[in-house]
Amino acid sequence: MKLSEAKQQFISSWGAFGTQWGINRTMAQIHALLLVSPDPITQDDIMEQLSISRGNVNMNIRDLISWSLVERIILPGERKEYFSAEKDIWKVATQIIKERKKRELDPMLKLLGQLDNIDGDKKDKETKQFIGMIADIKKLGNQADKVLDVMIKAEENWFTGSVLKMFK
Amino acid sequence: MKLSEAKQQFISSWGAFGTQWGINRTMAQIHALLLVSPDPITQDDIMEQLSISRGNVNMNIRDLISWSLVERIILPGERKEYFSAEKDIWKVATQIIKERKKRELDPMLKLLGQLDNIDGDKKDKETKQFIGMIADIKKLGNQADKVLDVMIKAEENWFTGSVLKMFK
DNA sequence: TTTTATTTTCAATTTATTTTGAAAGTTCAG
DNA sequence: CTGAACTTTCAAAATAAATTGAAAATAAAA
Repeated sequence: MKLSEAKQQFISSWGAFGTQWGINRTMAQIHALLLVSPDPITQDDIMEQLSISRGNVNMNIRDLISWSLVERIILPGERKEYFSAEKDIWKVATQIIKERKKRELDPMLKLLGQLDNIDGDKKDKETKQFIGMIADIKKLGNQADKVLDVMIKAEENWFTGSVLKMFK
Repeated sequence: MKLSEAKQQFISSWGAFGTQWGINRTMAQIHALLLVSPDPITQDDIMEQLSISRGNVNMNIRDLISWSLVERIILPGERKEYFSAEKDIWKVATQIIKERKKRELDPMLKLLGQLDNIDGDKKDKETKQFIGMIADIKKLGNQADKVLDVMIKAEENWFTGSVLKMFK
């Protein structure tokens, strides 16, 4: 398989996977392109390689930067901005976990905390079911929160090394 | 807070969280409604409570069943079908992990396996970067696969009990 | 079998999301 | 300053996804 072909395949599939995870297809594609680009590249490079508009590139790059997955690079003596992705895939995974936790899990736990206090007959079947379900989801969420925290703090070799043995 | 109010809040927020995870809002809402309904309910109940069409309910229920999160229940002597959600939230989480693994992680690993074999100069910077990145992502994916398998096979008390200590 | 209740399907519509592109904004060399 | 190079913004257009609703299919009752 030729490199250009493989790259193309990787970028377009990465975009498709992204959408399944609630991530904008183009954002995932830009990220994929940056992951396989050894050197920083410009907005124009991205526009050309993915055949998308300048505005689109700009917005999605901004988004990737807000996830700390991509950084803006100013080369001395160059007018244009360059962009480069974090290449350590463990750091990428960690960063995504951290962000999704903050953006999704935390708000969810906050919501559940607000649904605690139900007026009325605690012996009523519907009420009991509701209170129990909220409590269960909260417990699950809190445990997930703790596990993810440990994963984030763990050393890079978490996924590649010894931690798996703990599960066995 | 009144029960009806809390339920409404839960259902609508659950829908919003779902969309962030690439899940159809209505599907998430139907699931939430079923989670807090102690007894099985009909398509008409769902239509009414969520103000959505019959076709919409039917399609999303079918989808929830394909995830094994909801089951169809035929009550003896009743013409209508009833639906009920798995209430054990650990089983729900396990089932979702299992399905997403099958639907997303497995295909991703398959793709990466196909991008292995690149023609041409292995010393070329672009080629080296590409091969290395694919290998790294594959390694991460495989480790995630194993960890998730252990989680799925673990007892229900994984999240609620002792497993967390292993991380400390 | 025929009728009636219920479920399923899917083309058309509506709604939501993404993308474009040109204008406005910014930065910096001269 | 001035103007060219480059970046950002955002309303409008294009695309994608979800929803409707009524017709077709199915299943049970009469």
